[in-house]
Amino acid sequence: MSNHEASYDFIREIIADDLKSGKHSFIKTRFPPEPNGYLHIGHAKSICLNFGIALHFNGLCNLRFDDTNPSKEDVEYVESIKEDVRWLGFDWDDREYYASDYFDQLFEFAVQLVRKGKAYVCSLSQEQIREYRGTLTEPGRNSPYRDRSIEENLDLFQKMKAGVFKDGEHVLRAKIDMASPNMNMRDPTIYRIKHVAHHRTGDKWSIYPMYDFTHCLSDALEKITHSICTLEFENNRPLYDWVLDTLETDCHPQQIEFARLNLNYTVLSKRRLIQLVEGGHVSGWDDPRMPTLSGIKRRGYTPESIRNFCDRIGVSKRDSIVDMELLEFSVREDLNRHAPRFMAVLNPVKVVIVNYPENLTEELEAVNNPEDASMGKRKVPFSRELYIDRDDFRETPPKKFFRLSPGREVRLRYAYYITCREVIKDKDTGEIIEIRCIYDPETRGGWSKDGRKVKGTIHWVCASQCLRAQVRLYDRLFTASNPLEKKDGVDFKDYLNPNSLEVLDDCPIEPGLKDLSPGSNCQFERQGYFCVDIKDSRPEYPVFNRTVTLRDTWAKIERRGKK
RNA sequence: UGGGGCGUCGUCAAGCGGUAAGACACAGGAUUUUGGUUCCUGCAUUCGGAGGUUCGAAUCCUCCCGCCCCAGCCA
Repeated sequence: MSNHEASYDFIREIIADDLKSGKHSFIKTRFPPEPNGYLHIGHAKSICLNFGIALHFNGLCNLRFDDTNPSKEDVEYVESIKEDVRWLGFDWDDREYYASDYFDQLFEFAVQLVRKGKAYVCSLSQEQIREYRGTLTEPGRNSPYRDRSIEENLDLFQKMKAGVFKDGEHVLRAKIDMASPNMNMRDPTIYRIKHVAHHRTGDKWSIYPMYDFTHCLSDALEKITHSICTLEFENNRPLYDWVLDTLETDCHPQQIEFARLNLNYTVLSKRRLIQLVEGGHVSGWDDPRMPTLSGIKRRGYTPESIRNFCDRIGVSKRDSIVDMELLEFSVREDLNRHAPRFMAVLNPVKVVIVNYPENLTEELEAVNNPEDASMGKRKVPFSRELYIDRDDFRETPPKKFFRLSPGREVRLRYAYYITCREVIKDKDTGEIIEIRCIYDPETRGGWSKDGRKVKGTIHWVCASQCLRAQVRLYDRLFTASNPLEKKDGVDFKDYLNPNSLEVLDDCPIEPGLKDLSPGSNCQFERQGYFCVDIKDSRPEYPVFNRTVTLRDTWAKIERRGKK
């Protein structure tokens, strides 16, 4: 973008215009989650957008809980939401609001609507209301209660509030147009009776306002300038405007819709995520395979990488499915710069250096992060018996394989050149149980004075000095790129990847790893980025979660060879 | 068959009548004590389709096609 300015997304463009034209001099947005589930990466897009816009234009973004349906909501969710937004790196200061804080004002607004003759108490049953509503192609019919007097409506509505009626006996409806081609305008319900305790207001209310009535007024009360929401609310915008226009509020925010995030190989809807949790397909909302922010965090993703990802995907009105690899690229990019490197062997096979002294242990120097010299160096113990990864040895090496094999010399990272001399196998199973090598004492540190080159460098861990750890290898949760693709009676859960988690126990790891605290990221050299599990890791037996593998060109070459 | 939206590279996405940005992915190559990183190079003669307007169209007009959303006392 050398010649042109970085282009705004269409929302920032609208806002910049509003600022330029003088329509607004101060920008205010809000992030309005309903506390009925955990936040996921899709919400991160909205959070980054709303808070990002406020930051960008020097405005403010409120956090507002849209808690108008007590039967679905819970404080557990509000706590997790606050934690996740903070984790992502955004701050709402003291601007933590709840739609439920506005219940009194909302009630008054509803009374005003009734007084204006723009709302009425309807006593049709739920089924009748549905019948009267008509269909997409046929207009609805007016409710027989549509023309109740203002006095009667007022009286009935007060009684609804007072709790004299049972759930479902009456509702308050906006009086708009039963023939509107927009279903949302066919006298939408704005208040319903619910004898349910609310997580904040307790049993004060027996009626609760509906979303369409609550959201626009909450926005107006908070003096929001731009109310950004997802595409499916586009049909609700006329109603949003109708309520504010009819009530003649002194603030009329502009609702702008953008396309929600979809990611391949996963699902992003609370409804479906809750099925995975309740069905026991994952260990909980924060299972590292979940696209929830708590899951992603536990997986080892950094807030920085999520924010970068959200910048990269852009904002538009097109329904789209973003490639998971873009998310993975974003973490790799961040972790490559920041994660300290260590050596760990996931699938160990023993290597004995036959010409190395029996009882010697050396301390070899290793670089903590080749991308950042300020991260320093560390000592790694080395002795006669080591572990290397089984994948790094082939008895009969395929073409282009330049790791260890009989007669071949490779470099042990930061240590010595070794040459394989003998392979010991289990008599019965034929499994390789030990690889015998000789080392060249002149190559200490991994250099040879004679300039001799080795093709491969492999990682290793000292057998006598290593720690043991559990390593959890995570893979995509679904086998289908779009688990929601419509197919004859196939449920998205049918595409769950049975191999999305592989648990490896007693993996030999470099002793320096014991100092990492829960939640810390690191790289296991040549393998991937890992983090210490926040819940299950113990000093005596650490647990590492694989965040993402390193790019693996060898695997690609090998795969190609097989095809 | 009502209404509201949306169709630009494999995936996102710029483009706002002057001759198709960028990112990821992919493919080559260089450098490398991570087959990592980094660095080069390549990757839409064409913008859902067909017409039209114009000196000039992805951008304007017309028609057509495809996809998404709406019939909760959910949000």
